[in-house]
Amino acid sequence: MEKIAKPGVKAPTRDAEATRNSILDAAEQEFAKVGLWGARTESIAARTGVTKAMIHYYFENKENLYKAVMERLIAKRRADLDSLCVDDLSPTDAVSAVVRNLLASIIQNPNVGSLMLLEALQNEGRYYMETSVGSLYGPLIESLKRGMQSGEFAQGDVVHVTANVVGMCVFYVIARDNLKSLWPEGTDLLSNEMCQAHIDSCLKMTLAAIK
Amino acid sequence: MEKIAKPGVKAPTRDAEATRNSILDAAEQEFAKVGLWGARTESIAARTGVTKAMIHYYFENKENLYKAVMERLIAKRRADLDSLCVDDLSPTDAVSAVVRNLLASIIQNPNVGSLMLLEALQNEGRYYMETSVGSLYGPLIESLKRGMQSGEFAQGDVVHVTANVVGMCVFYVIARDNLKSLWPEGTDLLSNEMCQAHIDSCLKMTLAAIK
DNA sequence: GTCTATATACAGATAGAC
DNA sequence: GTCTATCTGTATATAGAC
Repeated sequence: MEKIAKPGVKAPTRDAEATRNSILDAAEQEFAKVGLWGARTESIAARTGVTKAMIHYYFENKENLYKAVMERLIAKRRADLDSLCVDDLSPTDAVSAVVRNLLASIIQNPNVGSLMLLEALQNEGRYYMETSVGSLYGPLIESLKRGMQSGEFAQGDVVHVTANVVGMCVFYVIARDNLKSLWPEGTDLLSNEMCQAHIDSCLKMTLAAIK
Repeated sequence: MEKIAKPGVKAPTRDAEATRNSILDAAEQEFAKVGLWGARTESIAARTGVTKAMIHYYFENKENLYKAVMERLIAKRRADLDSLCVDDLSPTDAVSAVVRNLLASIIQNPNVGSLMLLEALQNEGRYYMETSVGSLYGPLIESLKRGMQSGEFAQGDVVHVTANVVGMCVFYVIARDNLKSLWPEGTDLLSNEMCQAHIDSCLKMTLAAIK
């Protein structure tokens, strides 16, 4: 006879991979909000439905959990970028593609931006560097370089331009709770319409700024 | 006979205003790094040289201290902006002036950017709104509007453009610890030369993007 | 006004039952 | 694999001496 859980109480799943992932998901949320040091394992556990003992069982301690979250995020982002094959595109198309891709990724999961920014603010990029940042900016840098060399883009400091383009794309999403008062009360800055407007604005401004 | 402090031990200053300000300064540093919830009063006290009991004496609790820090910062920023009198300038000059002013302010004290961003991430802008954000973006918004109406600037969504310009200026400073790997090892992103390059890049890109 | 000492609460981490 | 109970350290905040 099958073992039945008490009424109202969720039966333990006993699925290692599922539990591990749900902890990672919950931790991503928590870390994206308050960073490594502000995060509470208790609060992460509460989001998952398992107890905090499980966090130590799977990740040993909070710091390791944080590393795992960062690694998962960065790996996904890099795979995303690789799939673009920007080298096969004209400089203008390549820049557009990278900007679109960055925006899509950060809008679909705003935690990406928050986590990386908190990492810079709180840990001086310690955990970010370990997995080599450069590659996340590489495609944009290379595309801008090509465009400047071919004369398609105006001359300028490639790396500063790169940082500024990323900042333009990212800021709206991560600072949205401060910015929201600039729009009529109740506007959802992450709604489809608002995001589309942001994407349009970023693309237009980026291309105008580099041409 | 004058009372002498024990050798090696600093004599208590007993200057209320000075103590209060030094607590605010230290708190600004700490909050800018880890935000309201990550901050430790002990750590704030350690930076000041007074004990944490003083924090409660002057501000009652950590939350009030945080509010005081935010208010001081925003008041300063607003005064800064008011002194520009952007309405007396042409749209182009006005935008340049605001951008220069924003950059100067955030470079001189990077805590401004960090604090406001952490506020958005961690508190949904709760403590920021209280002191009415809109006025900090007002001058830039109005200048852009004027420029678009006069035909000096291209048409576009004024508020999105505003947010994007601010993001472009701010991101470099607050995310510098992540970005630093894009430059040769050891480069100080807040050095005079690097800041000047950032300012140049922002001004050039902003004006190109809105024209 | 500033300190030391302490009350009280809560966090991260472990032990051991199931 | 998951839970409950608990140990240990540390945080905010208070009390009271100076």
